[in-house]
Amino acid sequence: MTERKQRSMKKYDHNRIERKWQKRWEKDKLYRVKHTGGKEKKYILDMFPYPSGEGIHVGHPRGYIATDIYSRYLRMKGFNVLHPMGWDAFGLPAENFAIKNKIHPKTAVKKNVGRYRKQLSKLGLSYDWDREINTTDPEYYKWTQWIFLRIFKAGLAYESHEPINWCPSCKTGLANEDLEGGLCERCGSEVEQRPFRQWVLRITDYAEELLNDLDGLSDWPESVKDSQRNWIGKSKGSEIDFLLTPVGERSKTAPENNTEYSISVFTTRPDTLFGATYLVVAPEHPIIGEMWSSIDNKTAVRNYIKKATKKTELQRTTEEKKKTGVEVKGILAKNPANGESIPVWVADYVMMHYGTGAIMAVPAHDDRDHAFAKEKDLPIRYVVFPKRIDERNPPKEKKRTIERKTVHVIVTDPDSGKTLFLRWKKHKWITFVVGGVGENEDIIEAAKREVEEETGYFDLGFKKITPFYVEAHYYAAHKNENRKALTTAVHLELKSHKRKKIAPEENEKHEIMWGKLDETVDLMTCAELDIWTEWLKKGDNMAYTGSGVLDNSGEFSGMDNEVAKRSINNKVGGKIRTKYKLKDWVFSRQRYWGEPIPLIHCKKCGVVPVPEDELPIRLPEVRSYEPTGTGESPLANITSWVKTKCPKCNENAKRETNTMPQWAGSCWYYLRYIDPKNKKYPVHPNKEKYWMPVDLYVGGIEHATRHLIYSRFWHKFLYKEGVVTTKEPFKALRNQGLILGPDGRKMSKRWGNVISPDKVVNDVGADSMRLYEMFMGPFEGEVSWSINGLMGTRRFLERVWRLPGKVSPSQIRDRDTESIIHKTIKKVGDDISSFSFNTAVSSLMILVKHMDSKEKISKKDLRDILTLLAPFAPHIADELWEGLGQRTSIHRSKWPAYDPEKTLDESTKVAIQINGKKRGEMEIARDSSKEEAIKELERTSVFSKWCGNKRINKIIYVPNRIINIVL
RNA sequence: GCCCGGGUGGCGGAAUUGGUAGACGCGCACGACUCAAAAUCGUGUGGGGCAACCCAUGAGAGUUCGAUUCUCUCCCCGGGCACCA
Repeated sequence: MTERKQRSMKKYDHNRIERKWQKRWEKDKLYRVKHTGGKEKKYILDMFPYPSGEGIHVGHPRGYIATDIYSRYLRMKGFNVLHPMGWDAFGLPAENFAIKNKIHPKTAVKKNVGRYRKQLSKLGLSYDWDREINTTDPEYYKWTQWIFLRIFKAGLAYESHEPINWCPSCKTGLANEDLEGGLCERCGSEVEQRPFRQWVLRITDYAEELLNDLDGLSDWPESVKDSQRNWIGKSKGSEIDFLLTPVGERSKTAPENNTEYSISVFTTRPDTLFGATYLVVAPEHPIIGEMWSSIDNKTAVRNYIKKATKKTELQRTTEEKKKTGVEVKGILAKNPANGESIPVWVADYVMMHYGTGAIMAVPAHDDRDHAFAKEKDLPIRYVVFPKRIDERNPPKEKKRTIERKTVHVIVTDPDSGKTLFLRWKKHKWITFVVGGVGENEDIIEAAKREVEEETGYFDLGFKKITPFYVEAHYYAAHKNENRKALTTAVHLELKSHKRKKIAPEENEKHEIMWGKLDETVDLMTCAELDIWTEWLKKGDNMAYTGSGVLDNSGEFSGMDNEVAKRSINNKVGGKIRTKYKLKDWVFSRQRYWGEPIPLIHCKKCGVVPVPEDELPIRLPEVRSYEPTGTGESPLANITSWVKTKCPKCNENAKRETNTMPQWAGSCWYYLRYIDPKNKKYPVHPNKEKYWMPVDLYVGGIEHATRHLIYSRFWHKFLYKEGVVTTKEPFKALRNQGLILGPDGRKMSKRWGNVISPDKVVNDVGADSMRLYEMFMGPFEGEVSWSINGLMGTRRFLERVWRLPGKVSPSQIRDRDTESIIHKTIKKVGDDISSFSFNTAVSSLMILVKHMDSKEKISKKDLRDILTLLAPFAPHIADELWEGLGQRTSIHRSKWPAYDPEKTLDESTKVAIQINGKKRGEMEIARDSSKEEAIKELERTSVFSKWCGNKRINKIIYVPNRIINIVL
């Protein structure tokens, strides 16, 4: 036996092979990358992990495996690939872990990082470990502080004493983004609003840019961009001033209190101003205090405000949707549009932190105002009316338009649940009972009259009537004129089936039809139908929030509501404003384990930045670092550290003792990988220019609105500062899906379903695991771990392992092998590029199975197969590659080229369809013409069977796919 | 409530974007090897029917010679936001 044959007969010992190659790659520095000219660059980045105490489970490296395959592929395609890894280790989890285990966070992080690195390196990931970074390393956070100073100097960091989200358990302030449904995202505690001193970053200054530039990110998942848009929450509207006048008993007795105030409200619907029937202010609104002396019902107002402000944000938004509020008696507001006096209410459905903290309530056109008005029995006035154009019967130009009042009657039968329709004989229409309303006629009476006239039913009970009309436009052919119908709908109920005789001419026009509403809707001719169905569903509790035509709005009546937005705003002197849901970023934490904020508080000079050459401001070594809960960081107790001199006046001063949030370090780490050891710059400009932007960024979807907004924000700032040359940091983004436990649940200690990669690697090898994780399903989807599935990819590699035994030097490629190899080269390359790893693996399996079915294969065949496999299963590929006598690693070889001609077969199977149904197939030459195909077709038995003596209408031929005979 | 995704065999999933539905893997069944089992290899595998055929991509309609793919209505699942004026 030859040496090679002996080898191939050996068992596939993954442990030996993987250890061997990991060592060799490290020794050869195979994955080190340099900033070299000539080659085109690619920057492939993973979201770096937060090394927790638990180590990783098999779900974590899913993304790392994908980027590794992608990077290896690109290297083989001749790109210069930057593919680094590092650690995000500041922040609460590490600190809480340290407190719990009574060790110093620094020690804990060191230990956890060591464990993570070991676990990851066993997977054969091709990182350039010379570029490893750690956010807790002073050499790294020096530059985090440096960037903060730039932000501070640019006026984008400010101190705030406003109440912020405070987690009583973590004992620190939190940003809005750190909450999950009003709870602390880390520990689940209910968050309180506490007025502690905080540092806040003006991310809202960048709201517009952060929003607009999303449009340019064409290679980001739409869902992530949507979340960010939603989070930024831009809305355009007007700020309109209302005059508040004291009118109550008190103002009569004490006229010195008769001061008028003006209050500004924010609305996106200035077109509905004439429908504003009351005004609502948030419980925290300062106007209450300012006008306190004019208020008649002080006790009620005080009590309400007390109760409302005591509720947490969570209670206010989720506890009960039922709206509460109290009228502020003694004060009236003046509607600037019509001069009408309207009441003022205080209610907690209005939030102080959005808009102006006060709204004009338009119950007719806003769902929330509507609910409140119903609750408190406040007037509802409709001012925007839906407009519909009958598409089947549109108005004609140059015809006169006649306005009519009409009614649509929806009659239901409570016994059968069916609805009454008319089927029109001449036009084949189906409608409700419809008819005109006389000049002075009551609409409900008109409705009853029409039903009786047209159908004979007269024993009718009134259910409800639409509180608004629909303006419908159509052409009335019989009168040769256009109609503008102001239509109201009335809902009547049948009390009995008794009918009167109806006039014969009515009988000629249409017949009665009872049907289920939702089944009949599709057949109906009715321009107003969508409104009526919504109204029937919601009952008369309906605010109309859509567009339409104004009425009851003075000189604006008849105007389109979109046009009216501007006109009414101008009339009342409103200011066009843009509002965002995004809030400024609460950037300080009252905890130990974070980057110290490099500022100094001087009694004389105020807040003074630490001079750049004094960076980094190191975290002091301490024994006790537990949070204080007083709103002060534990650093405040370390007097030796706090005490310093003011850099400006050299007087005694104090250091800022708050630290930065966990997200700070990850805002710019992708820049540091490019130039990790630079002492002069965060990143050298030349290197930044070469490597940025990141070409592909892969990580979990959970970072959609935090890390990815924060880092875009910092990046945009650094762009303005001239530190970076791109407006956006990440060109393409992919999110890996979760890997669930074998039981279909999220992997967690609690369920005991955590699969450790260490064990998998030990049992079946990293190559099998890598292959399996890519094969198990689409990259972005959720999938359960399956041992059997894993064994399937292991069996596949064992099949590959046996292939060298079939290599025969004299063998040349046969035609179908040639074709399948070229097909696979194309497919695997395309699939890696599009992140369709599951189908890439599948095509490799098909190829290997094909080769395995052959008696002998050529050396070149095997070399090609191994090259295609190399990015997925790098260890076994290099081992077999070496076995073929190759001296340099397979990972330095080139990705094979394919010949498009050779990916095609000589003949193809074409399906024969009769009237679109498959009835058989035939094999014909590839790219046969229609004539050739038909000639072949006529010879088939399928043809004679189905088309023997029938007339053929048409033959549709799709080359290489189908031929369809239409009889 | 609003905004995104999704619904395909027993399971994970394919399907050249309107052209032979179910690739590949798991599972299952049968067979080979074995004293036997495991492992391995091979064959089969959407459902119904002896068969010709019929039925099948959440449900219903529509467009089309032809629909998993396009359009409308509805149902269900997952995710994000949520009294944001």
